[in-house]
Formats: sequence, C-alpha cells, structure tokens
Amino acid sequence: MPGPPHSVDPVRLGAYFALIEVSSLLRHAIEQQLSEAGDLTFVRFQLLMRLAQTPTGSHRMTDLADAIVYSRSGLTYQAGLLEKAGLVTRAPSPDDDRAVVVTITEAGRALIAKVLPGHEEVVGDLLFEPLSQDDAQTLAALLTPIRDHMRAAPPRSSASRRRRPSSSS
Amino acid sequence: MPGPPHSVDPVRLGAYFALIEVSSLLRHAIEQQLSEAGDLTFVRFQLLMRLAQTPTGSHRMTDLADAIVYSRSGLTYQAGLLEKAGLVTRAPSPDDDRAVVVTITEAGRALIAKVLPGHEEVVGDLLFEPLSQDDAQTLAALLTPIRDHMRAAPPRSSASRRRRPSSSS
DNA sequence: TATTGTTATACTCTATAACTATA
DNA sequence: TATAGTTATAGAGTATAACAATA
Repeated sequence: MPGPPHSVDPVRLGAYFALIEVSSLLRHAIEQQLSEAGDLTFVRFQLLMRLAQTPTGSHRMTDLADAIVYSRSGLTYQAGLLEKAGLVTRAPSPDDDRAVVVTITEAGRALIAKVLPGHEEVVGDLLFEPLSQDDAQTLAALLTPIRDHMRAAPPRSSASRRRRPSSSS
Repeated sequence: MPGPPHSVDPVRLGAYFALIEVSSLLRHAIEQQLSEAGDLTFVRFQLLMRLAQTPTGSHRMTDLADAIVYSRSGLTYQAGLLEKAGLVTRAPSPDDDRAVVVTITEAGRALIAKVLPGHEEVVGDLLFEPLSQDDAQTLAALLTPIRDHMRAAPPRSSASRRRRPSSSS
C-alpha cells in the first residue's frame, strides 16, 4: 500500500502539528478562565487588550477588524456586545465621518485588570512552564517573523471587500 | 495613571501574542484552502488525518475526541457529517460493545490525497517561508514539550465526564 | 467610484443535560 | 457504579450580501 506520494518533511510536520495542538489547547484553557473570571470570550478580551494598549484607548473599527481577525460585520457584532456591557464606547471619528472610533471605558480597563492575573497564570502554567527564559526568547524570535510574514502577504484571507462584476441581471 | 500593576515579562508576552496571531492567521488560511479544495473544515480534516495515519485507519470515538478537541457530543456531530459524506464508517467495536470504531473509507483517503498538496502549500508558504530548516527544527523542539506538558496536565479543560451529586432534587 | 460601517439573514458549530447500553 | 456514545436543545458566533453615508 502506497504511503503518501511525496512524504512531507517530518520536522516541519512535527512543528506544524505541535503548533496547532498547542494553540488549540491554550485557547481552550484561556477561554475557560476568561469566561469564569470575567464573563469574557477570548475575542472580546483581545479587543479590549488591543484598545488598552494604546495611549488613547481607541481604535477605528476597521483597524480592529484587521488586527484581531475577521469580517467587519463580525466586529460590529462583538463591538456591540462590548458596548452593551459598558466596556467600550463608539463614536464617529472627527477625522473621517465615515469611520467609527471605539474607545475602552474605565469599566473596560477595570475588567482587564481583574481578569489579567488569572489569564497570565494560565498562560504561564500552560505555555511557559516547560520553557526557560532563553527558550521563550527563542520562541518569540521564531514566531515574530512568521507573524510579520503572514501579515505582509495576505495570501487568501482578508481580501478586502470584493465587488462583483455587477450588471447582468 | 497606573500602568499594569505587575508588568509582565515582555519577552513572554511577545511570544504569546505572536503564537496566538500566527495560529489564528494560519488557521484562517487553512480553513479557506480546505473549504475550496475539498469542502472540508479544519476539524474534519484533522479527524480524517488522524484516522489516515493509523495502519487500520480506525479510532474509537473517545480517542478521537480526546485527540482532536472536544466534547463527545461535538465529535458525534462531526463524525456524523463525515459518515454522511461517505468519508468514514462507524461500527461497534469487537472488543468493547459500548465503543464505536470510526474508520476512514477509500473516499476519505482520496479526499485527503486531493486536498493535501494545497494544504501543504499553504502551510509551507505561510508558516515555514521565513524559517530555515534549523529554525523549523528548533520550533518543533520548543513546541513539542509544551504540547506534552499541556496534555499531561489538563488543568481546566477536558474534565472527563462530571457527575453531579444527584439526589436532593 | 471607493471606503466605512451596520443590518438582516442564514448557517455552522459547540456544549450541557438527559438517556441508553454495556463493563 | 462507571464508561461509551447519542440525542435533543439551545445559544453563540461567523460570514455574505445588501444597504446607507461619506471621501
């Protein structure tokens, strides 16, 4: 019986599988902690974190969508939930009347502060426990260029809004 | 205004963020390729791959659930879809009449074969493009122990079936 | 005309609890 | 009694397409 026609580099395969598994398990654990500690999902936590990291605590909707993940409509949904919970505000941008500026509130910052220690504990226990400080450094040094590369070359995902040919009934 | 009360190790933070971002972007791209090339989701692809890797092409339901992800009911759902598509079969286990053995079909193997080249291309282009062979080796060497550690210490996730105290309605 | 964002919608997925059957 | 798996159910999340408004 034939094996795979062109066997894949086992080293890469191992790295790839481990990456998938690690991120999947990590995300699972994080979701659970965030949910228990602050009724947050990982996506909403990421959004709040991204906002909290800027001096103004603000971002445009599109920037958030590009940074975190998805479709604009998906972000509108999540931002709506955050706003409803009083964790962010949305206001028209002064610069561009089409744009909406999302800003984290005090309550949002407080929630981050409340949740962060437990979050870090999970990440520390799960991700970094088997790693030395040097290892962590190495890991960052490997992953950062990958991240930049992925960001630079949006190959299939994140095609900005497509427009169909229109016309023709 | 107070910064974070106990600033986090920036190196670890960088590694953590990069990991999240990389896996998220990668998964997005993979989902897209699998969907276009073979009408597969990543989860179902993983299930088929896991099956294809064993000599018999079989696994018990519980083993699959533990290996890939989730709740048993979630796996039942996904296995049902795979079975309906003719990619796997389900049969009672000879050893244990409670157990169900899932087996990949020829069609399942064919679909894997059809989808795999494109899959590898995406992974190669996105994940390994900025990495030397040595880098890939290093990455695997870092991630594998983490994976094993996470598997060994299921901290919050994957509590096997819990049982409430019962009684006392 | 291109871009920003929202809405409506339809669908996929996931988990919890209750249940059956076997060890 | 504990484990394997399924079912019913209910909710959350996501993307696509259509739309309104501004650049």
